[in-house]
Amino acid sequence: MPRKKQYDPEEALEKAMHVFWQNGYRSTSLRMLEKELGINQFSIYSSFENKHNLFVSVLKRYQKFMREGILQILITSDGNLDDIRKFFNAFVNAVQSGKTPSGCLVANTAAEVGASDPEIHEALSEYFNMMEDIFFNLLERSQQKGELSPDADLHSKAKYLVTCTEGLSLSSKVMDQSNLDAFISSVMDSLPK
Amino acid sequence: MPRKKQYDPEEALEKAMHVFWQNGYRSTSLRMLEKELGINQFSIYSSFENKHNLFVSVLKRYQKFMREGILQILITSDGNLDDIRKFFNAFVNAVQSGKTPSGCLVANTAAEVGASDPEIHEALSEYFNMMEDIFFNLLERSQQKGELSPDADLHSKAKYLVTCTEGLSLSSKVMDQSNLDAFISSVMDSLPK
DNA sequence: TCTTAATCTAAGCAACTGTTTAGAAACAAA
DNA sequence: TTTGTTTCTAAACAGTTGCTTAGATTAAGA
Repeated sequence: MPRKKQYDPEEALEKAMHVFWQNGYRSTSLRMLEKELGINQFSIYSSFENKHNLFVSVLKRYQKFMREGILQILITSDGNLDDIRKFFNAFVNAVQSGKTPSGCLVANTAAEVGASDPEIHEALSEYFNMMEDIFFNLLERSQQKGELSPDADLHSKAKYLVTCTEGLSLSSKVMDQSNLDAFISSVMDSLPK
Repeated sequence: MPRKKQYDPEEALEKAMHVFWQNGYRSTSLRMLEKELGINQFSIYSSFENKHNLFVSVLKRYQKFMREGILQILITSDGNLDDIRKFFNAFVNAVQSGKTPSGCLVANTAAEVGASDPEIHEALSEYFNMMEDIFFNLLERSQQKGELSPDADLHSKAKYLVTCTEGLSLSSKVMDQSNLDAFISSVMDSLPK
């Protein structure tokens, strides 16, 4: 009986992700979303309830987007520590080339919203945990290979690398390439060989 | 002949800094500023021209505020590397205790505005340079004392510490204390003794 | 006391904010 | 073809945005 949707909610969500990514949570308006998604505000509300809910969904979608994208460098690594450098370089390159000039959506949201919104904070926390797991698994493989010192505290180092990644997201927007290279080299040197 | 100002522009600027710090650039409205500074919008405009100019002035004021505040731990250090840890801990503590829950205004602005606004970007860049100088001077003193390895690349390490500080500002809003301690310890371990 | 220039208050501007609503349009079972 | 349910369009809602303006107020020199 009912009328069929003229759009794919999953597609709409991915488009919304890019709009929020570019403009931030508060500065993204429903008129912008309406235009960019090509669907009416009413439809946005009927699919996602409200702006806040839509954004929480976007954060989860972003996590998937990253896991299936640039993070594959780390996820599929066989434990070669240089893959961490490759990841950092790919990240910086994506920002500075203009491909993803806004850096990391999670870093931006942490700066903008932080802990002031519990649901958003929870989504950020989940992303951080995912990143920590990814780094931890890589470091563990590296340790098994013997490339990384056997007495290294992998959990501690994984947390360390998460914050380094977020710092890199910020700095990529301010520093130039050579300064970022200095940072990346220092991080690589800091891993206990 | 002319009427005297009923407010001190310098005082108003410092109040404005705190409003922007808490709410971010775009989410701070002139009505909020009017209320918090206790002066009329007209007066804000006659003293600072417009919101954008006011914010650029605020960023410069923030730099001074930090230099005369928490950064004194680094500036007055005699080269003891543990002062870096003290600074990181003081920073994290200020965020998590609710004293400055918004972390670093420059980090937040880098995330929000980044390179999209040349004048703001310039102010962020200046702040980064100041931070780099402060770290460099401390490392240099440390090297002279013999605490830091004589063949360490101080410029590179100073840049590294700047990005670590910005990463810490973000992570303090998402991670809990123990995770942040792991980060700080890793950073301290990474300095070439 | 008058003049002159800057400051103040308070209202107003058009554009935009998130959200809602009334009514038309589309689908498929009856 | 009618019916019932959902989706669509497009307008409207009240509140907020950055910024401007008209007119009253304050100061000190002439």
